[in-house]
Amino acid sequence: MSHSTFGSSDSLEGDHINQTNFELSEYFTFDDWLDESPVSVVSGSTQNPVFPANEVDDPGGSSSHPEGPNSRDSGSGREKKEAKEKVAFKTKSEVEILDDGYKWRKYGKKMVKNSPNPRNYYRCSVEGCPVKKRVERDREDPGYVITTYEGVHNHQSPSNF
DNA sequence: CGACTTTGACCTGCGC
DNA sequence: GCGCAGGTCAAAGTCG
Repeated sequence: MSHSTFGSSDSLEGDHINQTNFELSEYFTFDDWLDESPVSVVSGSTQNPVFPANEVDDPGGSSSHPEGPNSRDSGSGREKKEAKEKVAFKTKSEVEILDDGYKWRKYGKKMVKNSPNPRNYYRCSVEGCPVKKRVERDREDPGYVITTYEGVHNHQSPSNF
C-alpha cells in the first residue's frame, strides 16, 4: 500500500492528532463529488483513511514541472486543468491545524459564500511538493473541519526524517 | 536572522 | 460582455 500520506506513517498519528481531538468522522473522495453522487461517507472512526492508491511516482506526469519564468507571464500559465488527486476529509477537531506529519505553509485565506467561516489555503512547505490543502470549518458542525487535500506528496513526511 | 502568518490586491473561470 | 466567486501571490509584520 501507499506510505506517503498519513495513512500508513506509523509514527505521526496518535500523538499529534490526539491532542486536537482528532477523530476521523467521514471521508469522501472528490471522485464521488465530481460525479455528483451522494458523497461516499465512511464512518472510519479510528481507521486510517483509505487514500487513493497514488504513489510517489506518477506515470511520467508529475515530473514535468513547467514552472519556468512564464508561470504567470503568459497569463494562462496557472494551474492546468489537470484533475489532480483530491481527497476531502471531515474531521472532528477544535482547531483547523491538523498535524498530519507534513509541514504546511499558509498562503491564503478567503471568505466563501457556502460557509460563514473563512477558508484557509495551505501548501506543503517542502520544495517541489505540489500538494495543496484547503481547510474550512463545517458550516453546520462548527466542531468539524473539512480538509481537502489536492495532489500527492512526492516525498516522505518530514517527521519521518 | 530566517521562516511563517497575515491581509489585501490581482487574475481567471463560469454563469447570466 | 459584465459581474461574482474562488484561488493565488506578494509585501509587511511577527515570532522563535
